[in-house]
Amino acid sequence: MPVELTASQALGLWHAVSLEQVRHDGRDLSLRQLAILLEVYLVPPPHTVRGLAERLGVTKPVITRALDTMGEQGLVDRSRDERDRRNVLVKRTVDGALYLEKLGDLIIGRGRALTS
Amino acid sequence: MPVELTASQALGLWHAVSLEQVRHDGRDLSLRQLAILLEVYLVPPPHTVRGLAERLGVTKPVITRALDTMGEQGLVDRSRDERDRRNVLVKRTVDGALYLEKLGDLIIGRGRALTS
DNA sequence: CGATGTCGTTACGCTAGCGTATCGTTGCAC
DNA sequence: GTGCAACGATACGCTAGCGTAACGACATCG
Repeated sequence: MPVELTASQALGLWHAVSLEQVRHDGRDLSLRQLAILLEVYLVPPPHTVRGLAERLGVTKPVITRALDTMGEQGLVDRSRDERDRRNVLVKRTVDGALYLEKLGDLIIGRGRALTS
Repeated sequence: MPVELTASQALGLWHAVSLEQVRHDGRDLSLRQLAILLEVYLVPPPHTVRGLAERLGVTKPVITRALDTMGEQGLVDRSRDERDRRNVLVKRTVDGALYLEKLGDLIIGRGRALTS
């Protein structure tokens, strides 16, 4: 089942998902935060602050701040790398996995609704 | 060509697009701002502050502030409704259309790349 | 050892955005 | 006209996030 989108369908999908997310997500994650979250959960570990900063093309304090916020919300976890104690490893959480699972369901649902 | 996504593909698409957007968009629109922009461009006019607020489930000052910012960036325009001068009509701009066109292309491109 | 470099974090001043409450303007019904 | 409702914008105090520059902790290499 190929992912073939017209320009109109692509924007329509983004529209529907964004709208639903704004309406029903109290968290209101920024695009940067969401990108970090997806990176951590979809790309094999390890994930470091430095690595994430390079990947997103932002500075390190941006990552630290985002991890502060998302850590308080239980979406990610941080722990020292015992092999090199300068590093901090960003780890997944149950709540984070649940959050992205719901987002995935939302995208699929809205994508299906586009063709009906 | 149906829009059929697996859960993994859906999140992968969101991941790729978010990443690209964070890396190459100096604007860094919030999810709310993007939702407003898509609403204005994909739903037939007229668009009022009140209407957008109800549609997104947020308060009116949220919309006013978002329109301030996006107005400065040339993504949307505001003008008084001459038929009922209490209303403000949110209008599209060339720059805004261009911005969403590029976003659409990005989504399509990343969607296609998912299946290759 | 000490010197140097690399981590992630923090400090600083600043801007943007938030919610609540209120404001001035405009429409409308009486 | 006068009262009242609806519209969008503004004021207020506050939080979150920003970029730049520094910091302490740790590793590495001579």
